[in-house]
Amino acid sequence: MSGAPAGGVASGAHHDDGDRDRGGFFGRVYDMVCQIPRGTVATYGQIARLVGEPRGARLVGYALHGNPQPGVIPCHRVVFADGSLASAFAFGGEGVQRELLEGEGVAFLPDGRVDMRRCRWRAGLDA
DNA sequence: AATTTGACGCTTT
DNA sequence: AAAAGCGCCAAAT
Repeated sequence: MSGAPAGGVASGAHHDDGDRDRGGFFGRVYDMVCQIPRGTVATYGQIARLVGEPRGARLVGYALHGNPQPGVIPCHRVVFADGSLASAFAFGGEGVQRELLEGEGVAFLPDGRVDMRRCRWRAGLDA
């Protein structure tokens, strides 16, 4: 493969501006969150585990906060381990997340928490 | 290269 | 039962 490697644009290590950090930890999280089926929710710790970081629950939240593609990543389907929702949802309000989930068919408990017993996404068991 | 920052999670008070 | 503190790990500055 010596087909004009020198001066090739492909190897250009100049300011790559096209792709974002895909292959990093965050990119994996975004992709995983996109796999959450509608009407189901996952916890930050669960996503962290799925991406290979059982202790990185915080990182997941951090990554979602930096949600690079609002509207594309269903971050509203990610909730706390106990089923409660994040305190500051970045899409307009706190109650918004709950309405979004309810609109998808997610069951809520009288305590205001998501019924994890029924709505917790089971990776691999779905489909 | 070091420091700071967080949509968390779990144990303890 | 509810509240507070500590731990954790990667990315941005």
